[in-house]
Parts: sequence; structure tokens; C-alpha cells
Amino acid sequence: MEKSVIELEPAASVLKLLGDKTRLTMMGLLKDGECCVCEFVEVLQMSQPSISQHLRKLRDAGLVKERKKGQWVFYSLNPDHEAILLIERILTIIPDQMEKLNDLEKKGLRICCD
Amino acid sequence: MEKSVIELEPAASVLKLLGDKTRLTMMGLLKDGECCVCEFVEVLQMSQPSISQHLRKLRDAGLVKERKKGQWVFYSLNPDHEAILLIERILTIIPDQMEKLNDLEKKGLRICCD
DNA sequence: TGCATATATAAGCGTATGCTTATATACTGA
DNA sequence: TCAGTATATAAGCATACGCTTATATATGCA
Repeated sequence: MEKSVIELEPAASVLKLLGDKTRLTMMGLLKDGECCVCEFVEVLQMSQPSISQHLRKLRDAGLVKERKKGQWVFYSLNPDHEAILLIERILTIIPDQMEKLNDLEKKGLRICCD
Repeated sequence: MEKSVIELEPAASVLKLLGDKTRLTMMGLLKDGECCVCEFVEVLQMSQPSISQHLRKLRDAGLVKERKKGQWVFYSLNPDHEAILLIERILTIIPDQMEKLNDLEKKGLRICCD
């Protein structure tokens, strides 16, 4: 069940994770649905290891879930996280990242993953 | 005027600042009104320089304002911050810090500042 | 003027963070 | 079975962070 109040320490941990431009963008992308690693790499224009390391932090903290399909790994928001309410509130207040995914699609780069 | 969407970079900066237990507690205290430095020191049980340095970060980022009165400096939330909506949303979701101030009052430690 | 109190700043230090490059692992298809 | 693609992990490094101790600044009061 969602809690409407989150204890200070876990709240600070979540905020710390989201207090990084790269990870915040990632979470913003995931708000609109799951993404695979290669999409993050394309959208964020960062090295694959760097992306992977950020994803690991998010996954270790339980903010995202992974789903493996073939050689790809898709990430999505974890709706069961204790601070999901806090996370959602934050994600609704930042600019929509969908546009970046659409740009990818135009370049034909998004079809790779399925 | 308050914006209902905050750009990603400034949002990340604010989240980073709030992603520290000490600063998040401080902001939680300020939600209920202004506090002077010595109160933070008492409530948080931290050294005065450490408190002062955290306050400086919050002030440099415009999250809090200061008001000098005599030898004391009172801090309060800055309602004009561009991300005030984000800040308020976060502060409403963490536990009320008022209790800690009340505890101080019981110990007679809060009367010092006026 | 001089001393006490409140706050800020500076310097130093151990640790955390985020990137890079190199390499390991996992899956797919020929 | 082997080569290619996707992802993860490891090691190294520069920088950021948060604390400590020491000191500076500012205000109030005798």
C-alpha cells in the first residue's frame, strides 16, 4: 500500500538518487513506459558503462525494475517502491521527456529493441 | 509566478540539495516557520560550522532566506524560488519536524533567540 | 573598551561520486 | 561452435562532499 508520508532517511536517499541530471532524465523517460539500455545510451548521449552504472544505482535502490528479453534489458519504474508517491510527484513536475524518445524514433533508432 | 513545470537541470540541483538527511530535516523544520542557527544546532545535534555550511548551500541556491536580528540569524523558506512547487511537494510528504522543535521548547532551549 | 555570544569562513581530511577504458558475461543467429 | 551485439562489471582517476578544528567577523552588553 502506498504511504502518504515517507520517512526522512529513505526520502533523502531517493532525492539523492534523483538529484543527478542523468538519473532524473532516465526516470523522466521511464514515466512514459519502459526503455532498454541502448535507448538511454542514444537519448542521453553517454557511454554505455556510464548508463549501466546509473541504472544499477536505480535498481539497487528499487526505483526501477528490469525485464530481460532476448539480448535486451528493459527497465521500468517500480510501482511498489515505498516512496513511489514522492517519485511520481517529482516526475510530474519536470518536463516531459517523451520528445526525446520521439526524436529517436524519427532517426529510426528505436526499432532496434524487440 | 509559480511554474508548474521545472526544467530538468534546476530540478536536479534542488533534489541534490534535498538529498541529504541534514538539509532535508532543516527544510522540514523551516516548513513550520523560521529557525535560527542555534536551533538547528540543538535539534540536529551537529556542530555549528557543519550547520552553517549546510545553510550556506541552501542559501546560495536560493532555497532559504536569512533575516538578521541582533546577534541571531533566522532562516526561512524562500517562497520566490523557481522550484518552490517542487520543494513544497517534497516537504509535505516527509514527517512533520515540528515535534523536534517542541522537544526543544520543553528543554527550555528555544527561548534563547529573541 | 573589552568580553561573551552567535554565526561564518577557511583549511584539511577521508570518503563518495561519476566518468573513462578495459574486460567479462549473456544471448542470438549463422 | 563461433562471431556479433547488448549489457554488466572492474579498476583507475579527478572532483565533489561533509565533517572536523581553528579562526574570523559581528553584535550586545557591562
